[in-house]
Amino acid sequence: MASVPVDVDGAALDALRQAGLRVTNPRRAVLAWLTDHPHSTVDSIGAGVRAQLGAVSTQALYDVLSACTEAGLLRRIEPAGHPARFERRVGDNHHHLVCRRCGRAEDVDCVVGARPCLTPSDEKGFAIEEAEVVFWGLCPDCVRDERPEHEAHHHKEAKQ
Amino acid sequence: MASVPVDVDGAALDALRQAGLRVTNPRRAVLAWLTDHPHSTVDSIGAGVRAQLGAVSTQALYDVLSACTEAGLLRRIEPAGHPARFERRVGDNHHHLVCRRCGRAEDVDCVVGARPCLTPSDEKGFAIEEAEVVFWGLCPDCVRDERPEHEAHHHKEAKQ
DNA sequence: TGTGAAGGCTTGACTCATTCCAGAAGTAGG
DNA sequence: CCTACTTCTGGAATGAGTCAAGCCTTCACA
Repeated sequence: MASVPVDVDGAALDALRQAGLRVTNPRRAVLAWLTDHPHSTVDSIGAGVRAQLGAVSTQALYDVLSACTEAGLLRRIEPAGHPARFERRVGDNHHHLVCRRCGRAEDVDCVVGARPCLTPSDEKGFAIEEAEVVFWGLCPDCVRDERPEHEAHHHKEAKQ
Repeated sequence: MASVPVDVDGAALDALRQAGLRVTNPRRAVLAWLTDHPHSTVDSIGAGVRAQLGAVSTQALYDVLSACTEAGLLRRIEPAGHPARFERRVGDNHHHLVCRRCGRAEDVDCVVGARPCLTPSDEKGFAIEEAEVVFWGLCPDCVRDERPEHEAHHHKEAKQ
């Protein structure tokens, strides 16, 4: 199945090649999926990719994601208590809104100006590379479900 | 063993009682340990506590830590890719310096003013509760080990 | 257009931090 | 001193991610 190669933007293909990575169907499909569905978890990326390609091993997904992350094609975000999410928006250091309950993430542009938008007062000898900002809260859907009346059914973790 | 009760500050005892939690030796010992060793992992807290009290089950540690965290006596920090760490400094929203390599954490005072020291430009319908800032980098020890000459032996995760 | 070797994929076992479980024993505090 | 709350033993399960060995594909070069 899926003899037709996955359609993904040329920029992605060039970036793969420039990084010395081969252009394979799993890689094309992962990048294509993340173009349309930023902040996806490995699970939902897997679902999306398999819908196009048929069987793809979980290991392959992890391999693709970590190769692309190391090559700077993807950014991985790891909200505490939730599985990792990936996005193609790299290079600018934007931040994220994350839902405590379901893990859903949204982009937020940098709050205080440009690139290293924050600097600690005392670095304690650390060689600092990056300031990560996460705004924790509840997403609109989970706010609605927080009403105490029917607290029985919690939400399942939103996967994509 | 350990018939002598653990010595911990009165504030901790009061806080326990106010939260409706009983004052037990494991709880005292965990709080005492965290007073002297902020940002400890469960493992290192266990080691410290057991040195004073003798045997304490891992389960009890997790119970104590989650009860105290829920009661607002402790704050849990979960740096991506590292086991959780706990600290007694709660209520002010200070931030953390975290070592990418070994997970060591240090406090950083709030960078841009007071309490909700940051506000996103667009909240996308989220009910935001907190802004978390993490400065990622390498701690002094791990900076030293980064020299490419002898890259064979990585560090073990620093537990306390 | 063919080919081979590096690089990528598959399979399946495995780690690690954490949670859950359930009954029994212990103890803090009214 | 009673009882509800804690902790213990210890086992089992979870979810997310990693490791390892062998097969398959991509692509540079002929």
